Amino acid sequence: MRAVRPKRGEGEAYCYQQLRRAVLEGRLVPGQRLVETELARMLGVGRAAVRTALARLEQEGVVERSPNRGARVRLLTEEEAVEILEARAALECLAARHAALRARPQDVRELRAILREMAACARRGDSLGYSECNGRFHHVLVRASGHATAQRLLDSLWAQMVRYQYRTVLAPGRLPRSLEEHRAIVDAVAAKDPDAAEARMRAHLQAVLTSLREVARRTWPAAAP
Amino acid sequence: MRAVRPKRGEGEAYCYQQLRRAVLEGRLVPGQRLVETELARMLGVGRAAVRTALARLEQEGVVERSPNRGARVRLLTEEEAVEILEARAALECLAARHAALRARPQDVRELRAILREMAACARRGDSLGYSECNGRFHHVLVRASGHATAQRLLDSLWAQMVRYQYRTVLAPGRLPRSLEEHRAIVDAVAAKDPDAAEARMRAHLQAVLTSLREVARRTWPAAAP
DNA sequence: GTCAACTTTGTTGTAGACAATCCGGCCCGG
DNA sequence: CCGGGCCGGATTGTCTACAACAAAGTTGAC
Repeated sequence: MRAVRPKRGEGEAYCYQQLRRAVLEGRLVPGQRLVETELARMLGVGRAAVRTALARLEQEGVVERSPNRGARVRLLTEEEAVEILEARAALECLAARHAALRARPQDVRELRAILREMAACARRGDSLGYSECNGRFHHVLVRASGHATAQRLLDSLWAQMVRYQYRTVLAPGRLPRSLEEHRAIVDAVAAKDPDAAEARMRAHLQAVLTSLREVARRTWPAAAP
Repeated sequence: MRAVRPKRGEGEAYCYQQLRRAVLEGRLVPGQRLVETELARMLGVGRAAVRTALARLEQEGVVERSPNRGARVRLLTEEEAVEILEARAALECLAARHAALRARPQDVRELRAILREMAACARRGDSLGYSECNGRFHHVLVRASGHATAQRLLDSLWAQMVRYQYRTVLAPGRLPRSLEEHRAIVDAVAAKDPDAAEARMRAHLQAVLTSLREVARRTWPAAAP
């Protein structure tokens, strides 16, 4: 599972990253118990490092902990997923605006490269690959914005959302439109037009949100406590 | 400093809240070193509890830690303060929209009560009291929105901003206009008009942002590394 | 006098041990 | 058959001790 035992002073950060990745990649599924001793043994570190890492993940919203009862991977209700997507939308609009103002040519090139990859995935019907590109796209765009605060918040929101990400993209017929929306955003950024970038990002995430609500309504016709 | 020693299982949460409050109330100033042993003795808990609390505060952006060198209260540059305010604006607009849709009558009453307090502070020139009310106002509004995700993110942003909050409100001549902006927001919420609520919140925070930039430019004519 | 290497001091990072607490199964009376 | 109390295993919360490390101070040679 691990390559080398982390050096002194890196144990906690190592645990944090490994656990985070494990959740993002679906190796730790929502609801799953996270036993400190077990994780410590797996990662080759002490319980203290695991403990503080879990505390950070809790603060980030990836993990849930209750006193004396340990930690589990947080399980989202549909409402929470919608909320997170709404917050993401608000922040990514901000990021898109800044990206239009501050993106360097190489950022735009990278975005266009990802667009080409997305198009290729779309052609061969590879939804999973498309979803992965989609993640990279948004990540690169936010990074290009140079807005460290938005990036930090969005990273944490993204980490909570992954499980739902796949569903939304799989909504039937949305794939080509999604691709077009992404292209429009890049064009606005390349044209250094902050208003258009923000507006198009808003439109895009609005569509994703609608799609998520649709899929959710279809999946759980009348659930959510 | 403390009332009772926290019971088993509450140590970490207790530390977290106490340290957070200490930073928010200015008893721990930015840049100040946070020595684990010392805090543990002060709070009457073990070092482990302090340690995990510091990890959470780091994740929240309130403190900074570097390996083997301990933690300090995070010190913001002007640019970071602007970024945080921008993120706050994006999220509070979302919250204002939701508040307009979901606020209960008692929430509106509470907001109007705070408005009256603010007006009183403004009349007697009590900037500090006004600033405190301002904080309560935004907190209550966000709570009324029922948007747990936005609330969580905004709480953390707020915790990072406090040191700058006072300055912005002290900008000369802004106090009456600020009051009017708040009143306009409450009116929109009371009228259940989400578009107006969002727009007015945006206008308000835009004004605050401009004011912050102005004050910052005046204070450090050409600083910020 | 200056600079480098060494020592000292204070603090953090980690390991191990132990008690408190929770969860499950179990027994027993109704 | 069912509910309440009791016990055992598992897991967490906390404490103590100690090694690793950083920063400041000290020594000594040039």
